[in-house]
Amino acid sequence: MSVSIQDVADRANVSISTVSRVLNRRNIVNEETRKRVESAISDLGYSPNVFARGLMLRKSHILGLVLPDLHGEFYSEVIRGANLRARELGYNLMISSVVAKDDGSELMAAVGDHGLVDGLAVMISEVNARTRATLEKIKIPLVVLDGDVEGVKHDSVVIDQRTGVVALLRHLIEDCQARRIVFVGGLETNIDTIERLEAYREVTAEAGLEVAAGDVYHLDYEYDTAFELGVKKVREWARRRAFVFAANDEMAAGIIDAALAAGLSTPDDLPVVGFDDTRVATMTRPRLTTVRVPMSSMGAAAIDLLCQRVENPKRPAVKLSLETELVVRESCGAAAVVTKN
Amino acid sequence: MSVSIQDVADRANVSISTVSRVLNRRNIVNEETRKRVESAISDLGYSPNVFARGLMLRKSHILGLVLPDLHGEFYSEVIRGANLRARELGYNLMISSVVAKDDGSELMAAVGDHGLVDGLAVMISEVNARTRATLEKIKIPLVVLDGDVEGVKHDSVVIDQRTGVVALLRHLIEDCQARRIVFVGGLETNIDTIERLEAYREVTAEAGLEVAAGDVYHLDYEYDTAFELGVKKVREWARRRAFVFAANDEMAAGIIDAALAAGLSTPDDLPVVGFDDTRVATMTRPRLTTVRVPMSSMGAAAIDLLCQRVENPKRPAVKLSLETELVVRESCGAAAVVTKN
DNA sequence: TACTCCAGTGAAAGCGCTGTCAGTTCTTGA
DNA sequence: TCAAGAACTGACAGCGCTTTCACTGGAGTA
Repeated sequence: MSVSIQDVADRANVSISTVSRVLNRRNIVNEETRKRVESAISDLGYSPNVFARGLMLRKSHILGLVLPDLHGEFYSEVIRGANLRARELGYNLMISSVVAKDDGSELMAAVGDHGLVDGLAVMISEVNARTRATLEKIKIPLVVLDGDVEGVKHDSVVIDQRTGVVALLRHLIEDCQARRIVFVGGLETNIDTIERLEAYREVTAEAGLEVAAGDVYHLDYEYDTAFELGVKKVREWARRRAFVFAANDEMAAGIIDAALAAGLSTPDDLPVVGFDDTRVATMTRPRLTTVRVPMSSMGAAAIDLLCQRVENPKRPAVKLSLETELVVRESCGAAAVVTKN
Repeated sequence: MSVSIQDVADRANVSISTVSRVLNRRNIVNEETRKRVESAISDLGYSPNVFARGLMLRKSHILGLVLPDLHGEFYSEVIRGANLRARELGYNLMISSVVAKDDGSELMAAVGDHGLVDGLAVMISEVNARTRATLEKIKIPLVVLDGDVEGVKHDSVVIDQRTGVVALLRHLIEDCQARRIVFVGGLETNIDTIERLEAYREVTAEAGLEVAAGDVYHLDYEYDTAFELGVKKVREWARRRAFVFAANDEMAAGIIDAALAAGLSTPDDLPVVGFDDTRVATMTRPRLTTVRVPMSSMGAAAIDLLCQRVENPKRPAVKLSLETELVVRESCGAAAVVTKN
């Protein structure tokens, strides 16, 4: 079938041990012998069988990346960053998504189990008992993206959302004279929403802003639902001179459009800001003031940590925090820093 | 270390052969024995070692997907479709991108070589001598996405762009009274651009429309460059009552914005249509009339073909053509079919 | 000269699995 | 009662590789 180490050995008149040695650059092989072997290898176009190698070495050089959903720019950028870095480091990337409403155990197992991958980077949007249980079973190097799972040993890469939210809201309060800020987030169980909401409460409290009972909404990060909510609420919000802080750009876009549909304009009647700085942030008119989240860096960082851990399993657990950046455009009403489209 | 087939055999008081048999559901194993083995398996949490298995079977159950670039919604949707289908079929998906200006040989080899993957789905935006040479070396099942490489045996999944372009342009000509249509495409070597341009020439010729020498532009599929071109050209186009057919939505958006910046409005002064029906198509104002390309279906179809070929290598080569769909919104000036945002 | 040492090499033992082949019972029919 | 299957099961030979261990011959040492 394919050319094996034995074929190379035969052609170079050495034993397979020697071929293996030149392959692994371990013990010193005689200069001359090595050259003979190397030319045999290239003549035959030989490359070692991954399975045989994996069987011996217990290493596949494959890293797994599990995402909650492959939809949207956010995930696609994470994949992109991860893929690039993995390749730089000589690893292959295996990707898997966890279907939204599945608890993910099975799929996680599909990638993480049976020793195929050397390490696993997992992004979980919602930590519940079942996901925790699944993660606990993983015995290979694990990096958790954008979250932290208690009781499970792992490295993690998080986004410093707090700082981003703080910068964003301070900008609204200090530079745009916001006196009331409405929060439109994702599901209450969503990890990002939780963090962003928490920071929102801190900042508003600290600044002495009133947050009425109805000022916090939980949607699903989609344009459509935000638009629908907007249709019902924009007039009221505008009347109360509220600013809208949407927990992602899609929802911010939905609300801007709802305002427009109601004959209101952003930012004059209803300033709106988003989060993530995805493609839509520059597609809305006015363009969104938002917080840039280093999506692809996140993927890359996860792979970095994973490799380090794979190659040095005893390194203590690391938690890497990635900085965000406030991007001021026009939707907040005070364009200070205008970035290029 | 990990639990092996031997451990299961010991615990169930059988030989490893029997365990292997129950695993592979081949020869009939005694009912009672089978149960004993099965409970031993679940007690021990055993799952067969992929490497050992791959070594014997010459099958990894891993499929490779190579894309020209992981950027953008188009690719991310392809990945999504492929991933979902692969999982449904019990395969794992390994992803790799080919860095834009690299010839791709190395990366393609990285995934396709050394027998790691059972099959390879490749999307190449530009077929040149080097990529062809690389593809010729691939001896495993191969599916080419959105293209066809002569002299290489492979299945392929293509998008029926011609029909899409025809429907789109006919709509402009017949329903919107277009008498002049400007074409803004990607690079001249880009495979999609070539096809779309060809169809464009056919339709305009057939309808007796004049295509001036300067009416065909080659950009790079990006918003920015289209915007720049638009800044220079929109007035002239508007004066000549031209319609703009941009070969993707991003460029269409760039041109609409350029028109707006020049004080012109779409569709009144300058109708613009796009292609792909990505997220931006509904973010522009007016929203884009465009052609929906079944991106995730493309990924799924590729995986389908790949599996079929992996499981039945002698099946004759197949070329699957995916239908596109005209989506009429407002940017063309004649909203007939208005789809939901 | 006899000894140790060492660089360089080969033989062979697995890694965990599948698949072939050869038993070993247990039926069954004559 | 016995041959001939049928129904199961186990022993074992690899798959292609790494790695240990043993061996060789020549250099260094006493």
